[in-house]
Amino acid sequence: MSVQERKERERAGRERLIVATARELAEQQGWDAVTTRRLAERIEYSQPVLYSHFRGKREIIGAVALEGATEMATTLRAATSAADGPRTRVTALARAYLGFAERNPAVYDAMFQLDGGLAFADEDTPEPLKDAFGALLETLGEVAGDGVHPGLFTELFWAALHGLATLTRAGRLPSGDAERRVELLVDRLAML
Amino acid sequence: MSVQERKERERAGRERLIVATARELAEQQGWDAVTTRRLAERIEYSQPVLYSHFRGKREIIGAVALEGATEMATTLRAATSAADGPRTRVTALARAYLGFAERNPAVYDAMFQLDGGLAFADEDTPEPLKDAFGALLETLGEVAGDGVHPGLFTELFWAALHGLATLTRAGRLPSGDAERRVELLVDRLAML
DNA sequence: TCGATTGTCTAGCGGTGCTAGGATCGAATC
DNA sequence: GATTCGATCCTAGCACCGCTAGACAATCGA
Repeated sequence: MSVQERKERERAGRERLIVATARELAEQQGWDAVTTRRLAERIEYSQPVLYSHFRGKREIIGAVALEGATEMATTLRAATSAADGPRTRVTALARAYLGFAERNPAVYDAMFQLDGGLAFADEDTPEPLKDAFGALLETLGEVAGDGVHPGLFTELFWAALHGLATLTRAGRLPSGDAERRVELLVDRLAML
Repeated sequence: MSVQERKERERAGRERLIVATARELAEQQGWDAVTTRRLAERIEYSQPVLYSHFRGKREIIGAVALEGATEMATTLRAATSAADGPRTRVTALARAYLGFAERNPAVYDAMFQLDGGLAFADEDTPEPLKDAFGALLETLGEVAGDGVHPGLFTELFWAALHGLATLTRAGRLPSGDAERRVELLVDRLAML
């Protein structure tokens, strides 16, 4: 029995290696460079091994996305818990969100830009994604304002953050004014 | 001389055909289905002909994006000019923007999600893109509020719209509440 | 020790974007 | 009108992609 357990441990370890390597490669050279051949070479196995862990490249992207969602939730909660007062908290949340997207562009892409085969806004949405949204909701729900549904408000605020993150990174928005846009966003959207 | 002119006309016509066909194919089956082979087959020429008009697939996407930007600018101006009063105008603008993105998902992707090799937020940004932003600025500039730079405000509002458009279409936001999110966005961001 | 099972690899399929080089066609010249 | 010659277009092929069938070796249970 212990032999089987060891094998399962090794297998799980290799799966983590695949996901970590895919993420690393994507952050270094972009997702276009993450081909099954290169990925296989980096983990020092042949290509078909990848398919014994994942159905295909899409699922690998999905795995990176889930890992990213867990990290993002942690990052957001850490940022908000260190702030007191609604306004400071919301600003810290927004900065943390945009900072995460900027520091982990490939992970952010896996979560929101690429097709990782994940369900969203659905009952069978994976837990890490629901939790990341939950982290937003915890802080934003209390500044939604009277008569405004907290979930709806969070969705809008999130969309604004997402727009800022993607447009800034794609070079569509000048990056110098990022901080001023955040302040304006918090000032206007949040009811303080 | 007239022979040469005829040839140039034919050449220009074929170039328009390529762009229109690429757009059509992308709207019908998604950008993944727009391969150089399929595109060549549809226009009834061989693959290399595409490369005598464009450097590569990226430039074709870019051409669709520019065409889309011109259309979007027209759409936005038409929507706002039919509305009187700042509030009505801003709401009409937001609805028109999201409607355009919903009706032309492939074109919207070409403009903002895919790499069309276009410059942004730059001095050598193509005119149609600057003009589309200008169409936003015309309406949004007058509701930026005192002491807020109109351009900065427009960037923020645009980012929010972009976030709503992309997250909604990717299934990340429930599409039923779209209208309520627009109203909340206008209520909060615009200074009326 | 031997058969069965599991795990991994080599090789290859049909597809991609892109290009070199030859064929063809039409315009200009004699 | 025949002939040259340059522009135009196509066939064929490159290297790479995601993915998989089938051979092979290592390991396990009897």
